[in-house]
Amino acid sequence: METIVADSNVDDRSTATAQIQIQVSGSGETQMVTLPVSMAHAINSAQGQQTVISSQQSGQPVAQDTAKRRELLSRRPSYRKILNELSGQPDANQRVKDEPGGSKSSESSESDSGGQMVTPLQAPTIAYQTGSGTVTVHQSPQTIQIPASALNHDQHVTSVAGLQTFSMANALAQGQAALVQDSNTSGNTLWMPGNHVVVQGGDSQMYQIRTSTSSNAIPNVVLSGNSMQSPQQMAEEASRKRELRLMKNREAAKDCRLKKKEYIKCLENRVHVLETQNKALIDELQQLKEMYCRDELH
DNA sequence: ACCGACAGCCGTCAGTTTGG
DNA sequence: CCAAACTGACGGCTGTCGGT
Repeated sequence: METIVADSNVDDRSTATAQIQIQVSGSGETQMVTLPVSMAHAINSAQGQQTVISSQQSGQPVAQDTAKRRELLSRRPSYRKILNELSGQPDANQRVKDEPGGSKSSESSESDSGGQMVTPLQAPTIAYQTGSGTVTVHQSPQTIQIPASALNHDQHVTSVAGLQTFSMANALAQGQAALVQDSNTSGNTLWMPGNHVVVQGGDSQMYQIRTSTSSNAIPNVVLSGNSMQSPQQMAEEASRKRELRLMKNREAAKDCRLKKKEYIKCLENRVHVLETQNKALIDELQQLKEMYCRDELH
């Protein structure tokens, strides 16, 4: 069995991938499988083979090799998709729609057959302090939504015509800062500390942030959503947008790494199962051979 | 104790894929 | 088509381990 490292220049040294050629018992058919280098090493050493680390293995020029590699990599479906396919589950995003309280992140467990069983976690609910007490916030997979009805109970809110619900882009713990986004007017986002409440007055396009603990409802910040902005406001807006983007990307990167880990774990399970099956088939073949030899002698 | 190698995790950027 | 989501790549930081 030959092992060719398809990409030795990848992140997280331990997660470098290698392509290994597997011969299917019986049929003689071969298959290329992409595995982490560490796993390829393990398999090869078990087979008494050496792992060949070479990007020039194919004899192609490096640039061409890189382009080809890029093409291969770019065509690979996302870990989410792969895992969904392996586990026979509907698309995670679809599941989110079907199950309002469902969670999409890192919810899988190992299956018994090397596949991946994805078991949904209980959607967390977060107690959020408002001026009138605690509002329970239900966290959807990607956002946290504060029900408008709950906000209406805030005694500080006097004019809430057309009050919308807001989505928070990160998990909100009491006392932490939260990024708040109006789910109905995309792009209007702002930071607020965890002990503040954001409200919006219907058609005024004005946000008000109020302290949740103070009984004297003094707005801390009033942000305007209209288009009359000074250069400084525009710069602040750009900065806010950048912060939002970075924060979302940070979360996405974490999510992606979790998915990658699950994917690798899933492949490791698969390797384990296939090795076991292969061993069983070899044993069976051996027994049949022995039986055949015995019969031949008689 | 110090040093270097290594592994793991994280944030960020840039490019790609996906879903509406 | 476009915005959002996803992911490879890169660099930085930290902890562990073995050698000196």
